Amino acid sequence: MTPPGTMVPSATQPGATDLAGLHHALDGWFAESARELPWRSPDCSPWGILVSEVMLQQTPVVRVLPVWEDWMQRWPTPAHLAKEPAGEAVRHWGRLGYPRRALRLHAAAVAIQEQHGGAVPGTHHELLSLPGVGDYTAAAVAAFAYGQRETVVDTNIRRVHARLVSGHALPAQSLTAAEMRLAEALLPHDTSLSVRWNASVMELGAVVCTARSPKCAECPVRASCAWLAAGEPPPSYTPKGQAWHGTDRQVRGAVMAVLREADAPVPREMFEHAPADLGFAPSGVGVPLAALHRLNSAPQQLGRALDGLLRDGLAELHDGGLQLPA
DNA sequence: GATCCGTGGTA
DNA sequence: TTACCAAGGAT
Repeated sequence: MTPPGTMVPSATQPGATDLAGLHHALDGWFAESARELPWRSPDCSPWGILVSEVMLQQTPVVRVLPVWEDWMQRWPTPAHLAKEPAGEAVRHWGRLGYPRRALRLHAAAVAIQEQHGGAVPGTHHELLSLPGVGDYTAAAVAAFAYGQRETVVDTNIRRVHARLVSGHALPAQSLTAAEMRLAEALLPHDTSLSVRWNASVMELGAVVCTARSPKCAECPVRASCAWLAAGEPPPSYTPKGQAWHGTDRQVRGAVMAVLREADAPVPREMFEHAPADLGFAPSGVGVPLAALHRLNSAPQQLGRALDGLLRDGLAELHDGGLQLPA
């Protein structure tokens, strides 16, 4: 067994891996072929970077781009968003998914305004205290917005480390202490290089070292890859899928689609029974309401979904109807 | 630590 | 078509 705290690439692959060489190779690759994303622009504000990181949680870049652009134009600073009702953040979250993120981003904007003088805080500790900001997002914002040396560990970085260094097809099913130690051991000591290293490993995982059918022929560090050297062994477990059809989540999503389109409280009966004349419904909700009814979910399930949304603060009762939070 | 939380593209 | 998967966080 490798003693804790001493796990370095050279201990795993004696003589096979030159850490500085890896740093240089990925740094060059990133400079040459990284995607140009607006939140990577030198003029992107810390607020823009924070918004992008939250939107990118479990959500692909291509779907984040248009919503991020809309948000930045609409709310260029935390103060702009903090002045709005929380429901506006949810409404303009659109179909990004996990709408609680919009709620928390709004709460984060309020906290930034009230507790940080309107400026996104720059330390990992302060960032971590913001709603919706966990260890990954705090590290990412500290690194990418404030240039700090942070151990950034996301799903892409975990997968690259698993393959490149550990020789596994996939990382462990949950983030382990050993993975954090490895990430720390791999992080360049130079602060500026460490920021680019975090970004480049993440980019490699997103574009080349993908979960399914990785493009190893295009990989700038394939010669050092422990997984390739081992003959691409298969994963030691089969990932369990995320159920969707027939779940409460599906019903919640359909209800949220109705609320986003509504310009007035939607009577609760409208969620349970298709009104003979949708003219009685708030304008615009006809299509999402029909989609909800098409699910034909049991009254008990619909009840659970509505209660859950109220409990989570994604919906509120007004005049006997549901609407986005004020 | 396991579970819950949206949505849509892709193999 | 079904199932996997995507820059996680909160409980």
